[in-house]
Amino acid sequence: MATIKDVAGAAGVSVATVSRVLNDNGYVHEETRTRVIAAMEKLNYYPNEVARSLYKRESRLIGLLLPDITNPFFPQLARGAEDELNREGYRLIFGNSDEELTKEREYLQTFKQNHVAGIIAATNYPDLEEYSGINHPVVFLDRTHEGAPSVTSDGYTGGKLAAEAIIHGKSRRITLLRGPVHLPTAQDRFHGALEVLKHAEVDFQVIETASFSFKDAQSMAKKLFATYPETDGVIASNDIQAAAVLHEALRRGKNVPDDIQMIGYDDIPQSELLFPPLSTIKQPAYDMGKEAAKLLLRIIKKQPLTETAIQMPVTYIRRKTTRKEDHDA
Amino acid sequence: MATIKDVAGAAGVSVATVSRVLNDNGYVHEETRTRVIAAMEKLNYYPNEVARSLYKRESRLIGLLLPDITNPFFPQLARGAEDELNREGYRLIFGNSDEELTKEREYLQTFKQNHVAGIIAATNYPDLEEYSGINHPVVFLDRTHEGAPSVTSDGYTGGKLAAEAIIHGKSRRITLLRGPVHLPTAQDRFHGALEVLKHAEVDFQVIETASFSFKDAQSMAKKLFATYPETDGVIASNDIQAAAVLHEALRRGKNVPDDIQMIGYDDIPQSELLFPPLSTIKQPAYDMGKEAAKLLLRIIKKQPLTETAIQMPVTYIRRKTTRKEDHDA
DNA sequence: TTGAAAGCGGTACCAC
DNA sequence: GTGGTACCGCTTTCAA
Repeated sequence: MATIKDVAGAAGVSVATVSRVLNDNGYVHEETRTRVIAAMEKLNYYPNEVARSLYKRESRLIGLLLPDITNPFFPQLARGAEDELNREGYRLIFGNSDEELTKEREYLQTFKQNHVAGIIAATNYPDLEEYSGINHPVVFLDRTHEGAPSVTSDGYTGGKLAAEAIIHGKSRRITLLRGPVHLPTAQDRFHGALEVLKHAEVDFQVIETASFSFKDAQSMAKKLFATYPETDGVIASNDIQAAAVLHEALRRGKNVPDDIQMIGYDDIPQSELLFPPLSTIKQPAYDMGKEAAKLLLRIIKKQPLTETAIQMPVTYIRRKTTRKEDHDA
Repeated sequence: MATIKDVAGAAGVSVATVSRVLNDNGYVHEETRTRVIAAMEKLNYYPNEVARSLYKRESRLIGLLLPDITNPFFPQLARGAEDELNREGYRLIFGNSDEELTKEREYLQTFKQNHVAGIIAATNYPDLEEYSGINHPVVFLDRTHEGAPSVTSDGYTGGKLAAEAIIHGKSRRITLLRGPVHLPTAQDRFHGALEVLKHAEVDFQVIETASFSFKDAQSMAKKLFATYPETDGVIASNDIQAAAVLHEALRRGKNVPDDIQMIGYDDIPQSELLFPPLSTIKQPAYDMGKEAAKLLLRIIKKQPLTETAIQMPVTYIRRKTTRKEDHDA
């Protein structure tokens, strides 16, 4: 691996000059520049990022903290962030926290130790002192924290849209699944849906659900139909849950959406693979990742910020598990 | 951020001594050690990884190159690798190549510039000179390259298992989907299945498929049923494809698996969410990632290698799109 | 058992 | 325009 010294030697100049052409700052004679560039190419030189980071006290690395990349909602977020960051030459150090405090702390620690330029955190612990006491820019993703920069989507409206879709499709005995109580995102959509149901002329009941895992959702679905066999509409807390409910409904020989409607939340890529394809509320995951990256980049470059808490719109995706909107309703 | 100098000052020793207790090498008096440790704690000191990497010419970072984290097969691989690497204190720099040469080169470049300790590459271009001319350890994942270290799964056997499952379930007019010709993994399973079909007393035909995308798979599925309406068994090249075929079959009012069987490949997490749950050949993705990490770690530590091209077993997962094996067959 | 000092590969200030 | 050099924070000889 050639170093800046090798290049300087080959070009017959000092390292300072090489550094100048490298960073394109300061004066350097056109002819010298040519010689230096030739030397760089001949030696196949590229600068050592580690040395750079040491001096600058800042690397071209961004820390990305996710709960679990294995959860189908997150790859999109990651992709969106990565694509945007790459355009500016930043790379990702990436970690899954599993929502465990210890892991989260460990990752934050290594992010700092590697002098990341910034952090994007989809965390459940935004109030950790590690965040407040940090001197790296942080953007929260899919979570908010007081005045801190963040990118989220409008869960309350999303919940309302979901409930409205089910009601317009004329379900009259609706089951609303409340997601994990400790997840603000789940509670936002829950409250949005609740609000609509309360003011509609329908029967409805709420089922508490502890987790988003498919396994738990499966047993929950069984219980749902056992307890409320007359349910003709289900508002799920996310798409995985909706899939489990869909499963159980089909297994029981129900016709979807004629006998029972259901709607998910998130619009993970798999939702359209289900049969029938799942109606759902789409969070623009890829764009959320992208926006978070953009926001972070602006903060890193100390550009003026117009808005610091970005909320993205959600949309109702009607596929085949809800009935056509009935305008006479 | 406290530096080693601050600690040295606070403990009344030189930086050399602090370094010694930090790395637990060389002689240091028990009492001195205690003093130094106390100082580190008081100052909340943790070493600057960048400075370390510069001197050592090696960081605690591992480059992970994936085609696309958004493809549901890869998050598992990533997770497996990460979990294993973490146990040894390594972190991941992570990039999606989209199977584009340029992106792949760019990532490899930054991996080197950041002095990664090693690279795990799920690449389609293992013969790139960037790999042969590299002085970082590389483990290929889901791909092989001559004698290079790699972790794959046994695709040929997988293909055979898939075909056998369909045949044992008594399909007699089988359609075999050939995956993208440029993907060795897809061709392995294809040839395995082909081998079995050739020696069985069944009718079968092959359909070429250009990509793994759901959209392409959808139109392919329509064509399949239009061209071969009498097909009573489909061997897909992966689960996404199988999902598309399943969709189309159900849309046409076919009963699965009574009228037609189908089997996928990979066992992505979503396959059991389908209705009916998809029978498939499982690649142990998480374990493959884990093995790749283990292998890489061994290479990094210059430990003796027993095997350098690890092939993991695949298994037939019978769910509801294949019929019970018929032992009279 | 400890410290001084030379690097690791860059950047940027200051002189010339 | 260009070069000399101190410095980023750490590790590792070498000498004491």
